[in-house]
Amino acid sequence: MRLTRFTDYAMRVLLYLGTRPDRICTIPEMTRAYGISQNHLMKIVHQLGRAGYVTSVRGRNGGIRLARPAAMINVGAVIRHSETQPGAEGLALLDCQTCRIAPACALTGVVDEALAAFFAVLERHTLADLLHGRTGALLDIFAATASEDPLPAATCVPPGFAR
Amino acid sequence: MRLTRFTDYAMRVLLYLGTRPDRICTIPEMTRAYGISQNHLMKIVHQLGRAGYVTSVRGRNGGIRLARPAAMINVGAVIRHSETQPGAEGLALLDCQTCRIAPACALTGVVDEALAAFFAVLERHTLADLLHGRTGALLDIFAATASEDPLPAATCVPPGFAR
DNA sequence: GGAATACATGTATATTGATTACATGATAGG
DNA sequence: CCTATCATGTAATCAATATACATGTATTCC
Repeated sequence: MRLTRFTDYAMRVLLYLGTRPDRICTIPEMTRAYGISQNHLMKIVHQLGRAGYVTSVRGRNGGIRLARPAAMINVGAVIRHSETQPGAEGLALLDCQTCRIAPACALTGVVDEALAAFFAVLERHTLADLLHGRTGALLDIFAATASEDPLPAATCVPPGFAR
Repeated sequence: MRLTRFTDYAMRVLLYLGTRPDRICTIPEMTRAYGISQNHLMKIVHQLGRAGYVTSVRGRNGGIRLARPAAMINVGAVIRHSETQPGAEGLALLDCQTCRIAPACALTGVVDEALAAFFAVLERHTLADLLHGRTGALLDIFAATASEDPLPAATCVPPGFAR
C-alpha cells in the first residue's frame, strides 16, 4: 500500500511553490532542488495545471506559480486527483472485478468506509497548514540543495543527470 | 493506491473458511472456488498459519481451518499484517527516505494520521461481521463455482489451469 | 509399508504498472 | 531569429508482485 511517486512529487511541487508565493519558479529549478527527473516533473506540473492548482507561463522567463492561495489548496483533493488520474491504478483497493463472491462480499463496504476515513483526514488540511511555521526551514533546505550539485547553466539536465 | 492481491486473497481465504466452521477445507478446493493460483494461495495460507489465524493439518484428509472464532479475527489486523509482511512494500505511503525536505515536511504527519484513520475503521470490524447474514449467499456462490470447471480429481491443477 | 493426498518451502519466470528517458513541438522574450 | 521555457507523445527501463515449477515432508488409508 503506497501512493504513487506521481502524487509524492505533486505535493513536493506545491510545497516548493508555496514557499515562494512572490515569484515564478521553473521546472529545472525544482528538479535541482529535489534531485528528481525533469521529464516526470514536467508531466506532474502539467497535470497540476490542468487541475487548476498551478498556472504556467511559457517562453523565456516563464515558469510556474500557484493558481490560488495555499489556503485554498486542499491536500485531500490533490492526492485524490493525482491517484485517480488516467494511467494510474485508481483507488480500487481490492480486485472485486474478478472476484466471484463480490455480490455477497461485505469487505468491499468496509474497505470503502476506511478509504473514506483516510481522505477525510487529508481533506481537513490545506497546503497552507503544511507550510505554516516551516517556510523558513524549507527555504533553507532548498537553498542548500540548489548549490549542492552545480549544473551548467546552458543545459539544465545534462545527459544521465537524474539519479 | 491499492492493497496487494496477497491481502485480497488472504481475506478471501478467511471468508471461505468462515462460512464452513464445521469442517476442514483444502487449498485445491479454495483454488477451484475462486479460480486463482494454487501456489500463491498456498503461500498465503502458510502466512496466515504463521500469524495464527488458521490451523493446517498435513497429510491425507488434511486441510485448513480457522484457528479461532471468526469474531476473534480482526479485519484491520489481518490487512495490516498482510501488507507489512516481508517482501511487500509495507505501509510507507510516501518516499520520505530519499526526500530532501523530509526534516521540515509536514505532509508525513498528515498522511500518517490519515493511514491511522484508515486502519481504525478496519479494526472496528471482525470476520464475523463480514459473514453476518451472508453465509448462505456465500455458500451458494461457492457451490455454483465449484462445479463450474470440473477438474480431474487426480491433479488438482492441470498445467495452464490458473487463468 | 507403500501409495496417495495434502501442506511446506525455495527458486525462477512472467506480468504489470510506474518511472524515466527521448524526441519533437509550441510559445514568448529579447 | 535565437534561446529559454513549457507541452506532449512514444519508447525503454525498472521494480514489485504474482505465478509457475520443483521438490520436500507429513499423514492416512489400504
